[in-house]
Amino acid sequence: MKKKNTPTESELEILQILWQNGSSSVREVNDILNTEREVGYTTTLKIMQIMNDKGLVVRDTSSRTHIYKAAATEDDTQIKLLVIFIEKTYRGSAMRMIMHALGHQEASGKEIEELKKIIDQLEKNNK
Amino acid sequence: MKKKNTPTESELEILQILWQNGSSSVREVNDILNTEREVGYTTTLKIMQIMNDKGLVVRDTSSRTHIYKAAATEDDTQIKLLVIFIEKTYRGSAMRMIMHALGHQEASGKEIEELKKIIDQLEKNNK
DNA sequence: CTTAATTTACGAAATTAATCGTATTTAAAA
DNA sequence: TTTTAAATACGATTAATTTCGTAAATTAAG
Repeated sequence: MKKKNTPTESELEILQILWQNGSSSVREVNDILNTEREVGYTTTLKIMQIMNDKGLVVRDTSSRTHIYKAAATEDDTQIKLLVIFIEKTYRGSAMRMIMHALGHQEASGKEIEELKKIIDQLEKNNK
Repeated sequence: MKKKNTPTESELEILQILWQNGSSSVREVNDILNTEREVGYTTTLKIMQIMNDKGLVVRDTSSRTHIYKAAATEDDTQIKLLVIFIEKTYRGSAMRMIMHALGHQEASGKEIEELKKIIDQLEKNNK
């Protein structure tokens, strides 16, 4: 049986807070959310409980204030969502998506170096 | 006043059929959808009517069978969705997303040449 | 002209996500 | 110990999307 571990939009927002802040209570997450927009405490609580049911977060319930942390890394989650996005929006063509992204992108010298390195690597795999 | 012309998932699926098949009737779109999965005719009709209301498609109603076509190009739509995706999933960091995509990608010699060309261009803009 | 087939229009049910109110529990403070 | 404050649990509401049933309109066939 497979679980469809993909976060919804507000779940992703909460995951990002957990990745940036480390393990946090509902109160802490809700406070950070409220620096951007108004969200009720119980709304945040409810979403985090659902995320726990889905396995998107794990929580420590040993003390009264439960502490939540993201179950997967940001990288892994981003890659999972990226694959889905490419499938749906680019009909599976990652290269086409990459071209679009590069075409609309400024890049620093350092970033360009890194890109060149990755492309060299691709070239080697291709030969 | 700006309209938030971003297609939902099933709307995008229909747009892709219109981009690939050119202007089509509801019947034609529904037949193609049904090669993949079962969808009722009125379901497809309803979504296409909503798409018309949103301005995602334009239609010719001069004959009994209305003919629909996509209002925007596939490229423009993909780029619009890509920008939103990068913002939400990569907190605005397109480069990070590109690195992920390249890292999980095979590329043909031709594609690699194209990538190099784009990167040379980026380098020039950067100097 | 009448019937049958196909299409559009309309509205409502079903689903999923997001929101929050209220009740209950827990632990610290008085 | 009693009260108060803060947290969790639970259920209900709202909103957006997807789904489809039924009715009305249009065209083609008999």
